[in-house]
Amino acid sequence: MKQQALFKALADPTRRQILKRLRRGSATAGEIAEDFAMTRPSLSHHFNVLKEAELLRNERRGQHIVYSINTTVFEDAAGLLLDLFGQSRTKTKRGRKK
Amino acid sequence: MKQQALFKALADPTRRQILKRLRRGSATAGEIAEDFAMTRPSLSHHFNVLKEAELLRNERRGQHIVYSINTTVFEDAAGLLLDLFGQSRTKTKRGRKK
DNA sequence: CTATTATTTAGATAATTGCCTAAATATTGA
DNA sequence: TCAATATTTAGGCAATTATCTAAATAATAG
Repeated sequence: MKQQALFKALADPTRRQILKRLRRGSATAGEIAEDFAMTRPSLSHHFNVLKEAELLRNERRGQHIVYSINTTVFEDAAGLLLDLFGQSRTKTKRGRKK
Repeated sequence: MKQQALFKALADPTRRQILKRLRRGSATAGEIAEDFAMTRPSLSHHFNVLKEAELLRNERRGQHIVYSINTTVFEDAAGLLLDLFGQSRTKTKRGRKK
């Protein structure tokens, strides 16, 4: 997990909106673009940033590229928050709270 | 809560370090500065960004200014993550369009 | 009041970011 | 192969950000 990439990806409102859009289900780049008042190249840039943070996956389907959210990173994000605010937590899986 | 300010504040590694430092307890600007290879004005700037996001509070104590972390925002942050990744938890704002 | 210490504010600058247009790449179908 | 469609890559520009030095503000001690 790339901590800095994750935080950075989430720092932009357009990117957060893309994530929310994809919560409703996968979508092609073009379908996503319909919901945004922004050029496709600009959105493509945001897709890249989100992919860098492993928040998205993509898959080519014919002429289209289908994007979907990667919710497993959610756990990483929650862990990072705990790391910033919570009581010291151990690295052991299911580590007991102190 | 200012969502954008919160995400933005967390996006910088120095600021996350400051938060971690303050998890160990409150500290004056000068005490914090001892732990960082950066000028005090630069750190002061980061304090401002964190304060803007309500992640810090400060209080003058004589010549010193004591900073402490505001953990109540932790709940906000967790909520925002859920909002991005989790099942719908929005309050009746479901089909709202921009 | 003056000096000292702690911290912030102001101003400058280099790096990064977000957006655009234009061009390039990839796939499909005639 | 050529044209159409979908998407990305390249290049440029303006706005924002992180950092620095120098100056300003605030509190306290003498």
